Amino acid sequence: MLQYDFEESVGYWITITSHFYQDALNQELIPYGITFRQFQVIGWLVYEGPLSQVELADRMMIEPPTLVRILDRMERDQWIKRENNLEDRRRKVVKVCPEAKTVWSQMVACLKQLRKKATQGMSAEDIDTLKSLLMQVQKNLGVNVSEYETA
Amino acid sequence: MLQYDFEESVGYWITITSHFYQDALNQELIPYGITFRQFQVIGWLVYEGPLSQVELADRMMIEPPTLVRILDRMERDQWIKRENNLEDRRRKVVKVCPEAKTVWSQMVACLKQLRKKATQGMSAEDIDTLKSLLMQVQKNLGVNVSEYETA
DNA sequence: GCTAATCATTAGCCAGGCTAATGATTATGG
DNA sequence: CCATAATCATTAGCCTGGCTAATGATTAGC
Repeated sequence: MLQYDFEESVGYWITITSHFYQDALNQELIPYGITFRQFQVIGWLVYEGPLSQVELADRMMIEPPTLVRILDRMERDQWIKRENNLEDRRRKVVKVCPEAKTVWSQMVACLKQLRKKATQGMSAEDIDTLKSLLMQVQKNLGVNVSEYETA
Repeated sequence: MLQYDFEESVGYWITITSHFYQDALNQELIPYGITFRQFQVIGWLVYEGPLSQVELADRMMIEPPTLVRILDRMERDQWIKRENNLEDRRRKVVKVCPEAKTVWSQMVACLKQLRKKATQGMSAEDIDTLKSLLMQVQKNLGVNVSEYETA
């Protein structure tokens, strides 16, 4: 009764696999002296261009006060800078420092290498299948189970 | 050159999905006033029986000093107790408190519910496929890519 | 029996997560 | 047009969890 069959749980597989992936990614990031969250900040800014802090916090799915200190550390280490927005003086716009962009492209190369490693021996169909199954799980978790049960 | 196609990366899908799963699980755990790590401790102890701290740290893939404080908090909250091992007086054996077991079985029920929710609309084959693909990724990440490339 | 390894712990550091409250600014409704 | 409400970044204050290095007690092994 007490026992829970972890090894038969999707959650368990996903969690463990993600853990492995995180560890591998962190290993790649260590040489750059950057954390996963900092990496994410740069990624979003490169991807979407300069953003305000609320916008960035929203995309990272964290609270603004949490972001503040992440950005403090990144500003200290010259990865990003905060600029006052002239139209709306409450806002600050976060931008990636030019030097960070060079490092970013190196990190992208590492990422692609890691992705290649992770999907070794898998066909394009396998990868597609994996993606769609994970998407399904994500979608399932986003909705309320009761809505499904009554349907 | 700078852009990285996140939306085409296995790592991204796995990370995000795991994040959703973690959030959902944490929501379930909040009513019990328990964190994910604490949940894991109880899980391992229920699963394997009493363990020493090195053994437990090993299974949780964290360093012993990290575990010490997790256990401190759990002992404070009456989830576990540490008992001296008479055969080897350096060791302490970690045991789940009897009252925690009741709560554990409730949490197991929540977990199963969550699993059901996560796999809504998926066939047994789908789930099997997902498992084996994730296992493949795990295996790939555990080995060195160069070993594969030369093969 | 002495040295080396092992176990739990402490000290001291850091990242990252939250809520509540604050000050500055902008939006809005009357 | 002005007062009130909302918004944005920040601070304060708290917590969990991660690490390494060092310590003290004990056991293992030569």
